[in-house]
Amino acid sequence: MNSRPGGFDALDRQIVTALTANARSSFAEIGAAVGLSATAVKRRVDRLRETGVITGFTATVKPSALGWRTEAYVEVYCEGAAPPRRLAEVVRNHPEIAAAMTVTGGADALLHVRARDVEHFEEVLERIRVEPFIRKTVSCMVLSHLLPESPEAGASQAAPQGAGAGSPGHEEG
Amino acid sequence: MNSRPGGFDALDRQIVTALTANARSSFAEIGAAVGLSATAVKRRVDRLRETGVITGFTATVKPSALGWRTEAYVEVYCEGAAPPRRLAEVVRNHPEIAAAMTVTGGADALLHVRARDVEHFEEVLERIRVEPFIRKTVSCMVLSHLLPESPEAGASQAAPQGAGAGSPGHEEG
DNA sequence: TATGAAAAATGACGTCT
DNA sequence: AGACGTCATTTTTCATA
Repeated sequence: MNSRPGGFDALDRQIVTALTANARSSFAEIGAAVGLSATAVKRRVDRLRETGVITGFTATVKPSALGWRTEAYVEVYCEGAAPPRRLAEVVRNHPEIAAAMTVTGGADALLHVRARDVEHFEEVLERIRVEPFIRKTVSCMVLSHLLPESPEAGASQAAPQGAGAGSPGHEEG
Repeated sequence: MNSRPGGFDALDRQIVTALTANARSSFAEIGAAVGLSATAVKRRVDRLRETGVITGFTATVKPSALGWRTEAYVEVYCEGAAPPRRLAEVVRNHPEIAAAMTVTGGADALLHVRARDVEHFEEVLERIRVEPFIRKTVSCMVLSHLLPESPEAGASQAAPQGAGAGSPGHEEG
């Protein structure tokens, strides 16, 4: 029923660009920029959302303001062949994992982890390494960002909340 | 300029959470959710933007819908000490770089690159490696995602063209 | 917190191709 | 049929108090 599943023309692209730059601009503003009426822009935006091109609108937040000040990338090495299915399941159980993907190279998967602080990160790491099929992990902490940060989810729940859920009772060098 | 301790309370956190979930929700809607009037919410949002907690609003787009189907992480090794300032400058000149940060470990920086296809990625890589202070790069291509993808911007500008529209020139002018 | 004017969003209807 | 534009109505924003 939806015409062409790939019908994505230059106008749509301009609209997406405008909304990516500022998700709160009005349809009239966008229309002025791309040469359409506000109504026409709205119709296209509605369609772009229905067809899944635009998946949502979010505020970009300085994560440190939310109390998430520690970030790392973790290479995961599995025993034998990496079972993506199983890995995906594990990954979903840890809200601190903002992104996870299988990759080429020595490692089987790469995780993007956000935590409140180093202790919290250590706890996440320990939780992950409990999985029997994970042979080893190699972490690389993010020191500073060279580009303005995009959301990358993960911090959506936003509750620094002191040490409540954070401090594990056990530590390890 | 950092969020003053105490200048960011539970209400602010709820507001930020709401805006992260949907950047286009009205102040009244947010107010209903957090227990404030629309006016009060607006004042807080204005302040959150002024203080840099909220850095902007953007549309989240499914990159594959835009025709960006290749993704990789690139470790950058620099000559001598890595000059973050210089690196940041370089990074900003390549729209395909969705994220970039300095990291611990052997590499000096980690880049998150999005490209249309492998050829486009190779071209980006060559562009980056032209920089004299970059000694070597180690890439790791993303094979598949284990979590629903988050925005991570990057596709904001360029035009991938040809996500499947078939015949161009029709549409309108 | 409330009020009211201005701006935006939304839906209906008509035109063009 | 599909896509656009104009207009009317409702909702939201925003500067008053």
